[in-house]
Amino acid sequence: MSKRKKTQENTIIHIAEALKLSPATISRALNDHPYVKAQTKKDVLEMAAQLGYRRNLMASGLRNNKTKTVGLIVPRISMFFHAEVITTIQNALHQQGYKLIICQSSDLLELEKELTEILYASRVEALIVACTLQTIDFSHFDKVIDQGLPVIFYDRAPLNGHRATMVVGDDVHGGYLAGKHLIDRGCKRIAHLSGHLSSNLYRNRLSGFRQALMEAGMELGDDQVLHRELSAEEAHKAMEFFFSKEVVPDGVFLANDVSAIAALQFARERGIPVPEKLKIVGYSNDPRTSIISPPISTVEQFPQQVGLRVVTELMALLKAEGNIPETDTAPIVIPVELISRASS
Amino acid sequence: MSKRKKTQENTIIHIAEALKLSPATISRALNDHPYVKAQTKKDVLEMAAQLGYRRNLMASGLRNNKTKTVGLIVPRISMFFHAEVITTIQNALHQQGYKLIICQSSDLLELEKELTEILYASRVEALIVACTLQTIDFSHFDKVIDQGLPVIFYDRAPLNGHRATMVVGDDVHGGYLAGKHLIDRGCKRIAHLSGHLSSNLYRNRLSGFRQALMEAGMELGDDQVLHRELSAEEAHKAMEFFFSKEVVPDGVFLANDVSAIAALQFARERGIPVPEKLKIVGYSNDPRTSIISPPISTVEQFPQQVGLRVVTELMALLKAEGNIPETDTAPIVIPVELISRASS
DNA sequence: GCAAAAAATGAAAACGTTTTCATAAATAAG
DNA sequence: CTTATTTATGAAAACGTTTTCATTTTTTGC
Repeated sequence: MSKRKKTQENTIIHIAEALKLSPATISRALNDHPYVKAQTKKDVLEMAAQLGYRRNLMASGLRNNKTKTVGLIVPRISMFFHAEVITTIQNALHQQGYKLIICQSSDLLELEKELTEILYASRVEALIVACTLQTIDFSHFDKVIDQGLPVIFYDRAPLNGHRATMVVGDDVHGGYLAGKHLIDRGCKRIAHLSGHLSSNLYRNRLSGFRQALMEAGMELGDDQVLHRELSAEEAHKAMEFFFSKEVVPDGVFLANDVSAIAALQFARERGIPVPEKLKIVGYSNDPRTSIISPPISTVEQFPQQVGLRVVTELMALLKAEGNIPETDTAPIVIPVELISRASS
Repeated sequence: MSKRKKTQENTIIHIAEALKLSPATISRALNDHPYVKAQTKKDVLEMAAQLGYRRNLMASGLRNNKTKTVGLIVPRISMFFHAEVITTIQNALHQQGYKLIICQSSDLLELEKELTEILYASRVEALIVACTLQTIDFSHFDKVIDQGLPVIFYDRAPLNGHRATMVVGDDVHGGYLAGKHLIDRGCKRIAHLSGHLSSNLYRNRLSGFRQALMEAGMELGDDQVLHRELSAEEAHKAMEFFFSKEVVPDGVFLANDVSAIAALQFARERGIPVPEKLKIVGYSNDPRTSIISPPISTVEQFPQQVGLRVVTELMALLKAEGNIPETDTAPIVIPVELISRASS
């Protein structure tokens, strides 16, 4: 390993010396300040390029108290929906000159609290959060909001409104579409595996689903709905429950795709033909739903649109400079669409 | 929206005033400098906590010319293997007080070049790269390495060695395992869908695969190997090609899981029973391989281990402070394992 | 051609931390 | 009890940028 050292950086002062101008003028030129002659700007830009000048973000950040960094807390980035949202957010923020620090809570409340603290301490200028499924109490976010940190929730958001901006999918309509679809396909008895109602996602999906059934004059009995952690194992057990009854369902709406896949596997094991004897609808349009056989109908949530909207809102908040809302605001709702496939 | 402003931050100077000490001592206490009395340290820490002090990273970064930020360029974060690696890297770096900026090249060479420039300009202290499949010329990385920026490649890396550190899976052995496994299962004629040989991944997987066949005294004819972009569409076409021949294969090794899935779907369409008439092995242990029916045998690459090793190497490089290696170094190889499933 | 206004530039302070150098206090050696 | 040594603290400069205020230069209106 050689001892070659990093080349010495050129600063604004070097440009100033080279052009016999003051650092102040250079700074203004680089920031496209109106009070600097067009020719001067041109000279400065040229010289900057020639010297390979890179603005020192630490210096400018220190001066105007900006980190140009946004924090993001997400259950896990490997979930397809989140990966897409994050990608979009990342790209959009980059265009605006912002960096994104991505943290994963692994759906653990305690870790989410800790990460909130850490990101706050890291001086992110805003926080984007898809919270854990156990997050009912939002006081750890209230704390940083009180300190003037803008927070935006997406996907998983506080149930009863919040001062923070929220960008969510239209889960009510998604649930409705799923229900309506199964009814249209001739299902007479539809079961629903939902998550815990502490989450806005599952509460809303259930509510839309229920409405679809009501409109069709169908009952939704207590034994037709289960609330479980939406893992493959739990979904399998839930299916066992539904099929342990006198009257078994001919359609099932699962509140996420992991459990829809598990439901399909359950049907395979039991030799229940899908879609002939059992129709299945999932939620999120996970890529796996399209490669399994039969491919599973599901609800598309348009993650890119969610991401873009989050960034739009974020930029607006950042412009508002620490003026935090006092009152709760209504969530911003992104439309969803049902994707009909062979499972129904 | 109220006009509530951010609360004014406490600085090292406020602590100094509160304790009637100098800012210098406070700084030293906070950095656990040996030349400060234990009692003083304790007082400072307490007062810092009491005042809710947060170190200003821009100020300290400016002073000692550190950003505590690492850049990462990856084809896309939604690929399972990469998502896992990134997660691990992110967590490990966080523990070391480093931030991670994640950028996606979408497997586009031009974008990769641009991102390299941008991250360099953003003053990241190091760069972690899984390059695009078209990256043959590494001069855009050489440029920043020459500037003293440590670069670590993982997974996809320069073919012929490089000054930069490389952490790669044992693709040769992975290919060998896949070939051996198919032979052990009784395959007599095994086809291989590979990517372009410009990538270390596919070159090595092919080489290991070929070795397994050789050891078994089997030929690998030219019409048994195709080099294609490993998308579902191309894989499908490749399978059509293999099955358009007089002698059709009874086993196929696909160099990634996307194409293995496509191969399975091809077999379904043609009514070729898997694994009876055709055995399939993929690569990467994508979660989809385990839910498709039959589940597909594949090669596990242990993304967490790759990620951890990357961070270990990275920290070592950062300690070395811009002393960049003059000579090429051998890649660090992470072992792989074959996962045997019903497709073979 | 001159005053007034506008445009362009410069000087210097400030952001919050770290660190060098100097100095003071405490301890050890004689 | 000195003197030398170690330990602990402080003063001040430095990091590179931005911005306020002051000043100079240019333009405009008459």
